[in-house]
Amino acid sequence: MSWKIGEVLPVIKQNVVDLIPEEELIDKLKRKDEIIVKYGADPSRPDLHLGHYVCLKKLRDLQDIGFKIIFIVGDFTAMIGDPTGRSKTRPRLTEEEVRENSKTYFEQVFRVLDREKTVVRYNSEWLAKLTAKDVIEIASTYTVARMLERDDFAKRYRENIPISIHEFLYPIFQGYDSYAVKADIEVGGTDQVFNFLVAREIQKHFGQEPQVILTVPLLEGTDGKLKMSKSYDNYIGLTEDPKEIYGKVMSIPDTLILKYFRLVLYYTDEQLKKIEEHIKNDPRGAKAKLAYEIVKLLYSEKEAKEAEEHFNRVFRERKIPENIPEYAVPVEGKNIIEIVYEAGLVSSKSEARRLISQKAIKINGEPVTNIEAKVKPDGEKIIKVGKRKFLKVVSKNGS
RNA sequence: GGAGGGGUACCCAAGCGGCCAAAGGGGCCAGACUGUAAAUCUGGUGGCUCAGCCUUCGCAGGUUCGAAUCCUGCCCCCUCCA
Repeated sequence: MSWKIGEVLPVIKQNVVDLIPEEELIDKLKRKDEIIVKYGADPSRPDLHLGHYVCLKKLRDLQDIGFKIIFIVGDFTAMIGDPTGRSKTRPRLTEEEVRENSKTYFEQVFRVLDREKTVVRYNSEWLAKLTAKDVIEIASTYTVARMLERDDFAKRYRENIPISIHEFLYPIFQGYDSYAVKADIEVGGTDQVFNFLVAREIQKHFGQEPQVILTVPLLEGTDGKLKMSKSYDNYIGLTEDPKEIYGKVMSIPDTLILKYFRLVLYYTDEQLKKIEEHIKNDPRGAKAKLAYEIVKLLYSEKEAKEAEEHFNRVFRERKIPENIPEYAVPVEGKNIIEIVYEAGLVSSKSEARRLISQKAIKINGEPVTNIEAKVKPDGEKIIKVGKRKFLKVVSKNGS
């Protein structure tokens, strides 16, 4: 196979921040029939979100060009915990946790990648076999001073926040992964540049041609400030309920709308111009379109429509949604606090009391004022907690 | 190994014998408002059989009528010296 550089390069470079160094990539394309692309995933967080999607989409592009994608599950390195961007040492995972987490992983990954064309490897395959002697050799390729160039390490060191020795091993082992799979290209978020550069050193140390680094932008989460991450609780999960996805997209700040269109939906510059115009005239409408398109991307047109209708109904028109979970109450009635607590709408009974005092719990639109209030399953009764939680009261014996 | 500083709620951080379920900020939740789960304003934010009670200030003991605050031991972190 030979590559038509003029055709392939623009695809590779779309939505990419760094391509280091581009000349090496062109050189590889000229010389090599098989281009190996490495992507490493940390199974400590099995729920993938839109931030991962940006990366996976890039991998899919490369896969479609004909590059070979090697998907590395960092089951071994997960026991260290990636210190990237962290202000404190991560808790290390046990082997069982890692195994458990990787299970749910692929179902999500292969919504984007072609399962048939993706090679999956676990880095314990080679890392677990290393001897202490091997580790010393690998570790000797990098110095403490260079490790401390990494801005998160530098920051922690400057601020007297602990850094464990094993955290220095993370970039090194990740680099060794690149050597183990003979990576030509490694793809990841911009926060991975340091690790990817270490990999180049390690490959060179072992006499291998260094990989080319390709980074995609980090997507800010729903808070609009921090990168999307489960630990910041600002993420939109790929397998979340369509209604949740739609709602979460609607909650991003307006300033992020355009970026989402570009990075998640891959809109062209021309299309983006139109969106820009749309945002100016009707920001809410532009965001609604974004939410719709993202649900459509992850599910289908049908779910997107349903999610949109649900959102408009519940939040714009303030009506009750169509499908509400039911809760059975005995005919003699039951205390309102117990109902919302047992139905899982609040995390404690104290919280329920607080919400009642804030007029946040309503029955058929009427705020509950009495803590002692009993709810009987007569007639149509809908309990609403806050803005988005609903419960339909039904009789315990079924009626 | 020596000397000093420190561990407080989801996070940061005050408090240093009773008025401490613990200031302040962030986050989160709610109410009002609206363009929406945006922005802004206001309130709330350990639990419970809730005018009271129970559990929480690194862990385990102790002093005291009373401890986040004082004492002892242990664990952990940081700085400087070696």
